[in-house]
Amino acid sequence: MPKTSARAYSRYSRDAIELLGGLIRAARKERRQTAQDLADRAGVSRGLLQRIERGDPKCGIGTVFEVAAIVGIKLFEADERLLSRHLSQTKDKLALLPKTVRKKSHAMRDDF
Amino acid sequence: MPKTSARAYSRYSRDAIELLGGLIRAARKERRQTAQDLADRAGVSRGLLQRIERGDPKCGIGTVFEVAAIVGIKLFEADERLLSRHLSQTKDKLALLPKTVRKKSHAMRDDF
DNA sequence: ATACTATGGTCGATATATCAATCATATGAT
DNA sequence: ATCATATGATTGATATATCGACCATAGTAT
Repeated sequence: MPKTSARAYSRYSRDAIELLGGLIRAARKERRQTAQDLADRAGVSRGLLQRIERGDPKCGIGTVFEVAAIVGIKLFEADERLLSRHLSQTKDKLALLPKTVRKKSHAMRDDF
Repeated sequence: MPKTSARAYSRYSRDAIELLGGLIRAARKERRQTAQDLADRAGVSRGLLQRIERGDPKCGIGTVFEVAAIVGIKLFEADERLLSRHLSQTKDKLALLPKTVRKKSHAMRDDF
């Protein structure tokens, strides 16, 4: 073992991810859907789905969102059209903000 | 190059992730915070932060949530206490559902 | 105009996620 | 009680994410 680093996560992030995983598992079971079946639909291995449902932070956000969407858990908006609109609005807003930012931001409160 | 697979993501997932990234970038700039600074706080490299803000699906969900939380974007709940409660509720609910599920779930509509 | 710096991209190296296969156990149906 | 299978966990192999350093460009302040 050449090196061991082990990223750290805030309490909030861990809880949020674990919650999302739990919601996925609950939704899957309510649908009476097999882990293998859901994994196949999402195009991931059953082992990875297990980690996602357990709330492992080291999973691709793409795979997690994909699985979540399949069992009906949509973040942000329930309607995709709304999402698309929100998306372009964000882009517009971003276009207004300064291209680059000038401020080293010393000692800000993160408060979470 | 021994093999090239390239995961596929649904339109919804891609949009949702891209939106989240955009929100992060907007929030960071509103705070007049440097990409380097935010990356340092989150304990990730500046390059990774760039990919997160661009909405790259292949980023650890842990790192994404961490960055998002730092700039004030909390999913699910604004209050951590609520989140914790929701978390335990989900666990309880899960305890009620059958441990294993019986149903191969043939040809369900994913509709998203 | 000049200097400074934030950003975007690339590259090689390394850590790690993900897969496929497998085994053991527990659960649900008969 | 028996059988079939869903789940949890592990392992070795491979693909890929992530890092650190770097270069180029563009934005900002002076």
